[in-house]
Amino acid sequence: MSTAKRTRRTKSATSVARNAAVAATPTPGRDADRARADILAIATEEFASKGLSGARVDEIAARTHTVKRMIYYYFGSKEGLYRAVLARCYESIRTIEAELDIDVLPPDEALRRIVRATFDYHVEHPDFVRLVMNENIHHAEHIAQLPNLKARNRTVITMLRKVIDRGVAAGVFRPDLDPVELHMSMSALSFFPVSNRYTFSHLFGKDMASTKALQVRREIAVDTIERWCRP
Amino acid sequence: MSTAKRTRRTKSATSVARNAAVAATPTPGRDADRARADILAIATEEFASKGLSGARVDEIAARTHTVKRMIYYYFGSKEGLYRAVLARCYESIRTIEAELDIDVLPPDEALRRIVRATFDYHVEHPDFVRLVMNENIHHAEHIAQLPNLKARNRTVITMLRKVIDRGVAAGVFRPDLDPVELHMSMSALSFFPVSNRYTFSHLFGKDMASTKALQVRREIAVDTIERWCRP
Amino acid sequence: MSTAKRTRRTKSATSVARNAAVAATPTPGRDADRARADILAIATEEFASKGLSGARVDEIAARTHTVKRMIYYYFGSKEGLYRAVLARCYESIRTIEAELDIDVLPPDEALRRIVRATFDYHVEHPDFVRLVMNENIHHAEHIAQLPNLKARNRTVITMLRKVIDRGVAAGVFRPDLDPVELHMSMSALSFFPVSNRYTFSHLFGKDMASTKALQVRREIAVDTIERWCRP
Amino acid sequence: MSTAKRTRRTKSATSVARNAAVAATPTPGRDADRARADILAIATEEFASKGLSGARVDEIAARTHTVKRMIYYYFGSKEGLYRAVLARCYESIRTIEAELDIDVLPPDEALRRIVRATFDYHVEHPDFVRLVMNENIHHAEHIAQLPNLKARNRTVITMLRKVIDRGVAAGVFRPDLDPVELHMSMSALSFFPVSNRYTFSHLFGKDMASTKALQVRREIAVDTIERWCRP
DNA sequence: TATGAATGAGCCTTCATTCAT
DNA sequence: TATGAATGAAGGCTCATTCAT
Repeated sequence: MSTAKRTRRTKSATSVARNAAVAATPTPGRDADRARADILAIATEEFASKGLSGARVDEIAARTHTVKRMIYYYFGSKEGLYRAVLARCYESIRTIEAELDIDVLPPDEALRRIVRATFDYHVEHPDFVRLVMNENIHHAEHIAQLPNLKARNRTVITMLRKVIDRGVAAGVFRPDLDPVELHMSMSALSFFPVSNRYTFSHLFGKDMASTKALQVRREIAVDTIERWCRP
Repeated sequence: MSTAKRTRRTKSATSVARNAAVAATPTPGRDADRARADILAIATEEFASKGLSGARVDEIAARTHTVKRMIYYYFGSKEGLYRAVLARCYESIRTIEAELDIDVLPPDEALRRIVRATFDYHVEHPDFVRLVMNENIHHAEHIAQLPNLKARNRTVITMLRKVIDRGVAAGVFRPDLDPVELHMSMSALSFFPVSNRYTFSHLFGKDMASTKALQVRREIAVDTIERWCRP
Repeated sequence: MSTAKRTRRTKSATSVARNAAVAATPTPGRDADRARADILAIATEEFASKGLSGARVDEIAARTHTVKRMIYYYFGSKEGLYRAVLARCYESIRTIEAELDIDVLPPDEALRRIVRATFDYHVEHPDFVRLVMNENIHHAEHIAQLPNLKARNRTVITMLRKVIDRGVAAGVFRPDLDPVELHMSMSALSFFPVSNRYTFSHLFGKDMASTKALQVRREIAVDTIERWCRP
Repeated sequence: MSTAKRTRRTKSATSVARNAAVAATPTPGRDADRARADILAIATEEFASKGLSGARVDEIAARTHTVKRMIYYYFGSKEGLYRAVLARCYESIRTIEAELDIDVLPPDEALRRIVRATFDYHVEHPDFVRLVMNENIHHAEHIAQLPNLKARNRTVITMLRKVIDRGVAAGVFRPDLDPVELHMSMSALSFFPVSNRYTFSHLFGKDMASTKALQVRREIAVDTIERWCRP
């Protein structure tokens, strides 16, 4: 209700802005790209907070600067939109991991940086966490339809493999570490504080979203992984 | 009276079957309890595998031995049913923790037993895991309406507190351990392999549901927690 | 996203091919005529097999060598296209009747030839039959908008009139024959085996589309008309 | 437009009538049967005059005394409703044929009665004719899903077989008559004047729906079949 | 206590068509 | 002449829930 009203106001205001924009930038395609990005951003929020079946196409459209019909024009269906949202999210996490530039660091320090980055990404992208939860509820049937995803995710394993090897050679890590298991432990410790934030906070009376709590948790994650890797 | 008569007319075949059943189980209410339990079991599966908005009242009813109307009769609404499912699930996990009987064990062994039990519970109750995921997607708004839950969950913290104290006294644990953080680490390492089973299996080409993979993960969890607690 | 871009690229590839085609046929307008004919052919099939409202502009366009927009460019609207299809169909049947060259035959033989030609035309043009069915479902509102059609159809009556007159003069036909009624009987016996092919085949377990069945039917039509015309 | 207004008026008038009826007849089920029959009658008209895809569920509902939702409650889908309409139509024609009571008549007179009844049925049930046309446009895919239809239609063939046999024995029919072909000829001559009424009337300037025209046609049908059967 | 019948509200999707170049 | 992008309007259908007994 208040949403509806706000939306309507937003809409008319935007129409004006839009026309102005059109007059200013006659290039076609720009507008389309912006519309697509707009829809994707809103849809990410909606799907993250309500799930695939809980989210409403009408509501996504209402919060957008376009109309509902455009969602179908650009993404084909509600599921198509959901898949696009998913693809965009997974893309960004792996991109960030690739930019860590850890080859120049000593292995133990490299490992700490990776854990911190992993933890931070999850904390800073709760929508991503929720979408992944959703995907698991749906047995990952939608990410299975996204191409290139598997290859992209292999790179993080390769990166960990290299760090492990360097650490073992330097005598700071024990020799029997599996990079996939390592990745899983790191992910578990990073994912859970965000994914289970609400239930945990409620049940144990501790605000998991507070900066303080997250900082503590972050260092626990680093410490936990580090101790596990030591010889 | 007259109501009963009209009803019987409509439902003649079923009435006969029903009366026979009543004759077999003389206790009144038994039938009702069984119907409630039947609905709850089916609903748990449906909500776990499809989420709150993804599950369909019609489908739950269809898989039940009663009719849809009964769901509203017993549980008031779809959300009421969902809350009942949630309550039943949380009840069982804390009950099990209470039965661990760890006070007789030395602290390090007690800790290992707790980790293993926590891990096993999650693996054996994937529906519970999925329901908790769902609750977090919905900001835990439904468990917030369940009474007695918070008190119940405090017991696990008390238990951990005791084990930690014993371990510190014995010199096998470091002195700065927080039982809530410990519980969170244990939970994270137990929850993730089940909650993210599908996406992780897909992305890293490893069947997370296999007995072998779970055994390995279980021991990693134990090892990880143990190393983290050591001085 | 990548899809959209790829599509665009694919399209431009086609544009090149298209321009090449244009270069091969220097006459301007030829291309347009071919495009029109292409659209008409596909549209005939679609309207015939799905009816006016059942056919989809998108689908017609997809099966065409042009794009959807061209249908509107050439025919104005879906109905305009439908009318064009209808006009083309009616044109051809009357043309054929005009080429029968029956004046040189004795009247009874002429009649047989006409019946056979009528029957054959229906069998060979099931799309025409279906379009006429469709028109009747729509109360012939679309052929009513086509000019020249009535005049054209009068010629077949004139032809029958002449044959009847010759037959009556020769004493082989009875004197009270009405050419319009004769045409209707011929049409009915020719139309039905095609128009009701599917329901009749299904209900009476007889494949009405088989060559054998049609040959038998054809001779029954000839025989039936002939017996009806005899004194 | 005028439709909308009439509908609305009808609705409110009926609401009153309905409530009164409910108060007077508490028996449940009666109302439901009436609602079903109401929907079927309106749907028959709509499907007959617009085809399966041309008819609108909203419009059918608007002309009904119930609401759109009921159509789905009773018939499952638009196609389910269409099939129900089809089933009801086919049922009635075969029922009528069964009541002709022709065994007591001499074969030639029996045949005439059958032809007249067939012709009359088509004239009196133009909706049936249009629905059959529609079914043929859709390749009879819907009647194929109706059970019992084929068996029912076999009876008319049996009836014709008996008449033919009696006629041949009496020397009034020729010996090589096939009852299925006979049925087809009868059907063709009865179906066409109704099915092609609009196109034929338009093209040949003759009102095919006039009582006079139909009477003439009816006797032509009788005469044509009779002449075809004679030795 | 128990239940078959009914339903208002709203959901996802599609269609023919036009805009703008 | 030709066309890719955009869209208003409606269409079929489903959902959780209540009515009436």
